[in-house]
Amino acid sequence: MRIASFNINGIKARLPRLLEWLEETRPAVACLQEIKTQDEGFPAEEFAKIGYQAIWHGQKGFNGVAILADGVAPVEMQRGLPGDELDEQARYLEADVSGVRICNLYLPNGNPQPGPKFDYKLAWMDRLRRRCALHLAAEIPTVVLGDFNVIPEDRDVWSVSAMASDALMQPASRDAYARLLADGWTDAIATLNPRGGVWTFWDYQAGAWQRDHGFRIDHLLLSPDCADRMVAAGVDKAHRGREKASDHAPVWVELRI
DNA sequence: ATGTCTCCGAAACGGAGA
Repeated sequence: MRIASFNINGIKARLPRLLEWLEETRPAVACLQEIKTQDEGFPAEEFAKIGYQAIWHGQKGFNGVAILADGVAPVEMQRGLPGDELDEQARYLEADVSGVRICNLYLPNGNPQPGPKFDYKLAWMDRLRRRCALHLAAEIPTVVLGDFNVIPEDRDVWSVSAMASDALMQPASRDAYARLLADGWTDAIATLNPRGGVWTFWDYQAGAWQRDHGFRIDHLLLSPDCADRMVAAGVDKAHRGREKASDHAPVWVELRI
């Protein structure tokens, strides 16, 4: 069972590339971030035509997440991250698919830091940790995945100095990510690539893709039972190099059923 | 290299966000 995550940077602009990726790689579950559309604009029929059922949580212009499943309907368990009634940003969607709890997230970027956006990011990470801890306590087979906007370690970025002041690799961001992992989650790609050097994002600017100036911010976290069932994990890097590509590449993990 | 891409509103571009 392959479970994937893809920050598509606009579902309207990306639809042909997204459908192409789904048909070529055929993940059982595909979690999308930055759909950047209201609920009414979500192209559910286009996915139905190729056999995927979907749930989505949209927002005008920004953010927005969706969960697609091959041949089955995702059973929605949570819409929006709990813990702040005033937070209206569409960044979290949770569903059960074939006995696995899928927690799809688009974590706040947090730039510029310091500032209110960075404070929001750290508060959001605290709320995420609390939500995820419920699943661990209940021993629900769970995958927490998406665009975390956190570069976990120096080995996860092409240049530490170039990114030193960025919210994505501040000590506070990294500490919050490390605390989450320490609760019992396994970072799939990090576990299989302990020496680092794996990127999931390349900026559109300054020839970052051509120079391989990237970093790893899209993550797949596995509960203990899912970690035991991990067969492989990786990045669909070639899709970043296509025409009209997203600035992120898809990431995926394969679990033994 | 203030470099690029996507969205929106009202517009044939500029601002915001990343």
